[in-house]
Amino acid sequence: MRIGELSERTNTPRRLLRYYEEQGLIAADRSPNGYREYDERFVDRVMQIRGLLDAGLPTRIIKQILPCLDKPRVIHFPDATPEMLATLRHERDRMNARIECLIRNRDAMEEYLDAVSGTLRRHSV
Amino acid sequence: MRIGELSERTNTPRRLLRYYEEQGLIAADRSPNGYREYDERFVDRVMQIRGLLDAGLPTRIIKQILPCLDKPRVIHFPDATPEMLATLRHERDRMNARIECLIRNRDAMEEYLDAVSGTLRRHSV
DNA sequence: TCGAACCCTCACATCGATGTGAGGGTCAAC
DNA sequence: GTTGACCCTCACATCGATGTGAGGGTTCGA
Repeated sequence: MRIGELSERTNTPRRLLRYYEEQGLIAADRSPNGYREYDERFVDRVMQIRGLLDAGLPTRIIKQILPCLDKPRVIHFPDATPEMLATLRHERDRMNARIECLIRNRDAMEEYLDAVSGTLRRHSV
Repeated sequence: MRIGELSERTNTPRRLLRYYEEQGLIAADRSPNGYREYDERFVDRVMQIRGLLDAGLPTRIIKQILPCLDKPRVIHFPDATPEMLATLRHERDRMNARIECLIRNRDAMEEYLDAVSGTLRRHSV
């Protein structure tokens, strides 16, 4: 598929798809005429990237961890340098901190929503 | 305490503490001489703000949800308008999406780290 | 063959979160 | 009463993610 379709299917402006490519997050083939050519796998890939960006990770980090998240990842074992593993562990820890923070605050919001709806019910009955 | 101490204890540049105040996330008292004056509760508050910012929430949203997260929150019931509750639910959903995305990717990283360390062990034995 | 709907590459603009520093007050200790 | 370590308020700079559009090629159907 070309960039327009990928853009629609991932709900992502073309501008950003080109930007992600420029940042090295995705690598599209080119048709003879120069158009970018994508296959199905890019749909998930782009959504994953967007999710991570939305969760606060910068493209620089996403670029580093993306290769480890591919499904048949056995192929990538050899290129695991010690520094890279350290980075990976460090980012995992940061993600855990983020997750904990989000869960704590989500639970507090939930609690608040529950309390308010309880109050409303009590008031309206 | 004054801004310098809060800055050290939260590991946050003074500049940002002033910025958070400007954005309406915290409201410091002022000493007669104009210095900002903080009490203990600001330490947690600032760390919570930083966590949420790091997790990808903009100050505008943080400002909206912070009041609901205070501990003796009973006081805040009356100001819960329907639009505000809708916003809150919407943000909770977004946070859930973020959490799921982070957990998925963290698990994949963990899996990769496990696999690599397993390989190394196998290779080194 | 013309126009619509794609695509391309720049390049400049915006926006939010930060960095940095100038210019200037407060206050305690020496 | 001067010095050093605080604090203040601007205000401009930077950085990453994104918006927008100019200028121009490709493809395809009317």
